[in-house]
Amino acid sequence: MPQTTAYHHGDLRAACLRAARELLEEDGSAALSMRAVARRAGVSPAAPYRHFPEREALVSAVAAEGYRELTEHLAAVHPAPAAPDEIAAVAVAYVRFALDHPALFRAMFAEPCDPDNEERVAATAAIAEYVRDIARRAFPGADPDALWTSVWALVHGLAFLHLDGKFDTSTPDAVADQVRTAVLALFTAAPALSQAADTQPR
Amino acid sequence: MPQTTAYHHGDLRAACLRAARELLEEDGSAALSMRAVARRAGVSPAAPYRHFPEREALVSAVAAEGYRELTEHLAAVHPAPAAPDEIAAVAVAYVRFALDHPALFRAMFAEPCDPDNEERVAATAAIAEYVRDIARRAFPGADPDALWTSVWALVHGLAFLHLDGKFDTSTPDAVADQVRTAVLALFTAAPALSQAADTQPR
DNA sequence: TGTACATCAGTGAACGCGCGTTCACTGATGTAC
DNA sequence: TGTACATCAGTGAACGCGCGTTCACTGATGTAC
Repeated sequence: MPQTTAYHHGDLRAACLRAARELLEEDGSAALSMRAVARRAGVSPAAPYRHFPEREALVSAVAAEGYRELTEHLAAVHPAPAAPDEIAAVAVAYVRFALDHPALFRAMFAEPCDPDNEERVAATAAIAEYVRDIARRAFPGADPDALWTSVWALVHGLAFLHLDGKFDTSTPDAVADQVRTAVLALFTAAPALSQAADTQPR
Repeated sequence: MPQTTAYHHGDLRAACLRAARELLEEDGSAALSMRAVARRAGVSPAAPYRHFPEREALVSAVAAEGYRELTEHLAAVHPAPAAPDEIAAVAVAYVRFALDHPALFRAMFAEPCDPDNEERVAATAAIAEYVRDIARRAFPGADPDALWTSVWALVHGLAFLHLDGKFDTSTPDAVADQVRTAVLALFTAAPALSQAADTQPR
């Protein structure tokens, strides 16, 4: 869009989100201010307020975008994983996403998500649904809630602990092996898991 | 220490840490500023600089304290857990700690930990050692690294997802059941896990 | 097709604020003699 | 035991800064006639 005039930006909302993402990647969440976003978008400090009524709205929008991208990223690896190997591959992609976009990933999970932000709620619901679907296919007939949460928690924990430097992240293969091993292990436990869920006192 | 004089505080370092913890619990990490800590400790803005050369040092000290408390909290449940039930109980305590001290827990894992801070490094090493010990006892003869990481990741992920409101946290029992079920499942998979670790390409 | 005007997306100056940190200082403490 | 003095832990004023947000405004856009 080179014919964009000087005055009307054309797509400032998208430009703000892009700027916010860059700031996040470059300097972490502390750098994500309305003014910095405006500066980077080449616009006056007040301009972003046309598109985001307050700072939190910007942050929520960034987080929602992150959730959508994560969902796409996982679905690109396999749209409907069912076999253990397929699910392990998706798990690896989840951790990979966290390591490739550390500040974004942290921002997504940093604060209790604002339940008033529809966009954000929708984006998190979408990824939860994708994960739940995996569990339904992987453990048919079992109580899905007891299972998908374990799988997600394991993967999410692996992502965070890698991010926090607790595990070896020197090579992609080291990360992938670690994640695959852990996830496959949980899978061999599936029968016991559903049994445990059944016998769990309600 | 009621005879503390007005001028010399007596134990300002501890008072700062206490104030920081309170601010964290009350208003989250954004509220944790040097000035706010000084105010709450009833002291001039510059006083805390006697004990913490910069803000990050305070934050690191708080995080280190959090790690130590978490370690104590787990050890109090069971100093040397080995049986699956015992380990599950420790896992429940881990998640409980996160839910009882949400802002502290987040602060502990929010930033890549400053490797220059000896106190913090020591505190994280201590908890890692405790977790690794559990794995050694629980899976004797297996490659401990492949196993303890899975257990820790699962528990850590459960903690974070509960904290982020992804799971039901309405009653302590709901949380405990969820955690116990997931952890016990991973345990029934232990033989497969060590097998996977053995056959993993080096 | 051309003009009037409402609407929209920006500008830029300004507000008040709390922050991290420094500085010269002062009051309390404890040690040497 | 009493005094001199070095050291330590505070004070309080000040610095410069970047922030979120508001406001009256202006330039561009697009629609009605």
